[in-house]
Amino acid sequence: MTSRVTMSDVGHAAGVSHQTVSRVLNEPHRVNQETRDRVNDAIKRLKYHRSSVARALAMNRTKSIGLISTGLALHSHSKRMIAFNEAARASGYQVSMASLPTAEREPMQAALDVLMGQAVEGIVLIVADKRALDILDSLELDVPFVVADSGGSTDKHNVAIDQFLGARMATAHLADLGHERIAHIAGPDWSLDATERLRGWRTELESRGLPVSEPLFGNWTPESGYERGLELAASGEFTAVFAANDQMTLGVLHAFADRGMRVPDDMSVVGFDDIPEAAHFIPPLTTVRQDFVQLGFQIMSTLLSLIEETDIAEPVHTEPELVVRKSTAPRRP
Amino acid sequence: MTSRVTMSDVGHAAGVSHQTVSRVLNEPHRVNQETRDRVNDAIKRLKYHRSSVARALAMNRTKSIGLISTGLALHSHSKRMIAFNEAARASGYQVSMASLPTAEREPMQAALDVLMGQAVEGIVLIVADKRALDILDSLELDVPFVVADSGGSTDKHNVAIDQFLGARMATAHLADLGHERIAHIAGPDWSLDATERLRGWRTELESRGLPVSEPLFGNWTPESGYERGLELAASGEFTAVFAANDQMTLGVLHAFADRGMRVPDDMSVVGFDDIPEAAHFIPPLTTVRQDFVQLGFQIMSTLLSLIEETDIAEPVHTEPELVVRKSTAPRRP
DNA sequence: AGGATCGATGTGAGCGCTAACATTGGTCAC
DNA sequence: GTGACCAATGTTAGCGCTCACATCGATCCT
Repeated sequence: MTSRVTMSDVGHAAGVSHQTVSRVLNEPHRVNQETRDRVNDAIKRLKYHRSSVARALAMNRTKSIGLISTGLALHSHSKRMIAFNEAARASGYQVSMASLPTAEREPMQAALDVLMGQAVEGIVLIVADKRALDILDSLELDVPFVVADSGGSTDKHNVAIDQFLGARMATAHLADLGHERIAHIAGPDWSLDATERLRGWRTELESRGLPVSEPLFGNWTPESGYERGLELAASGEFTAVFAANDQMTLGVLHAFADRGMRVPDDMSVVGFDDIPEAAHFIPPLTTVRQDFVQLGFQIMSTLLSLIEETDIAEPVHTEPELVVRKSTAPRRP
Repeated sequence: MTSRVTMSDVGHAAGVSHQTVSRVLNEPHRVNQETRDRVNDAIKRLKYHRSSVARALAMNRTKSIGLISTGLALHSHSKRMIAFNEAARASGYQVSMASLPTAEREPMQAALDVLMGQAVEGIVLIVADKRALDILDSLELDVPFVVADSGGSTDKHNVAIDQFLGARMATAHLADLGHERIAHIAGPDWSLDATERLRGWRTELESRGLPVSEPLFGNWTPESGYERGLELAASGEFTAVFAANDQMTLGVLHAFADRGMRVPDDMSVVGFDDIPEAAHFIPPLTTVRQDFVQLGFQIMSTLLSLIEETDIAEPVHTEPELVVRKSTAPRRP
């Protein structure tokens, strides 16, 4: 390990003081052009990298934010994470990440402690788990945090794509095609997203006076979708189904294929997420697309306004988009 | 923001020096039981949190490692990332992450600069792009780094699941079923993983004296798989196909379905990755599974041995596993 | 008894940076 | 010409911690 090149070293090499080097880095306009060039040259020559650790200590600012997430296997989670990460980088923030297997209290607590020790300036939670919010509540952290989830709770800052609306759009699409018995395969009940999607489905049906059946619950996995799909096929009660994510929908499609049901002829199917695979399901899936890139930037800007106390950010909800493919068709008479 | 509670504050409250507080935290056994209790009490009372920033500056150790990745949309990449993240956390390391859209020089350079400034103790690259390695080479970073990729280059530390072997297994499976004309849909040519898988397919065919056709190239997406699938269906030359990842394979399946080809009756298909969806493709996909969790730990332990210079770590290759489902069948006479 | 040893604690310096103030030399106005 | 001013740079003091060393009794050995 070569010992670190410091500002003084650079200053020495350029024949100036360390403070001038600091100025070149922080407020270049306050330094003479010629000096600046000399310093920049020395920086390059010595391969100087400013220590952001020392900087953080001196300024009491780390320009880093903590990210806690669970269930990254979920397409929507990993998308959110990636999008946020890029947004943060674009804003000059560094993200320190903790991916946990589950939203248990202990690991969350521990992760948060580490992050706080790192003096992150904000925390983003990509954890679609109601429990996580309770834990967060009880922790009284004193940095701003944003929950990247469709929220029920209004006392927190959350940024999300409007899951409720998306679910209504999906359900409306089926209803518009003439379907009246529309089943729903929901996500796990601890998931906020799942709750919102369920609510959207129910609300849309009610607003049209269509019968609301008991929803079936899955756990986001294709397996659970397959099982619920078999049940659905057996019941024979429905002509359409809206499943709360594309992975479960794949399982549903599989189950229907196994039972000899044709989609969309015998049954219309809508998913949620528009994962890259969805366009190539058999048949290609009608689903609800979310713009995660935009979401990432919104999370970041909300967090920024919180950190800089410019403004109390309002909950932001962007609109999802229905992508119609081949898994839905008008109800046969 | 309340001003920070420091070690001296705690020391003062407990009637000892700041150094004793430090000792209580770092080497408790060297402090008198009674004093220790008093200090711990004060810590609790004042809600003291040690500043890991100051600590890092004093010790010149951050216990953090940088992660650079691109193409996180790819299942295998995001899996590697998650697995590594959890492994790092288990080893008491914090991971600072930079997810880039592409492996261009500029952004890579920038990300690396930031990471180096953060004084990370190591770098992990989850970038399956040959170009990335060249860039890395030209950068001469002076912290250890590990490339989480099947490597060609022996001068770098890389940890990977043996893609070559996996591809051979997939191909051998098809050959064992009696197939002789076995096509390959490869990943993009800049991808190391793709190159290894292609090599595995070719090697296996050659070792059995089977004809090696010109491989088709996709870009990992279902769309590209669909297109190559249509070409394959049109050619009518093959009875089996091995595609370099499951997403492309889904497209292939879709194309075959569109052309009225039945899998596995008319054509056997094998994928690679075993994404969660694979078990519910229609038909359920025979594919090659990789144990990413183990991989994550291996990356971490390789990195650790590099950081601590305990040992020059050998390239590690773990074995993948063939998962036989319903997309492959014996060749019909 | 005198020094060697040891456990328990304190002291001071320094990690690499920034912030605040000090210094220098030139320009301008009267 | 003298003071006021300003732009460009230097000097000094921390930020909160750890490390190396100093101190100080008490214990032990010969």
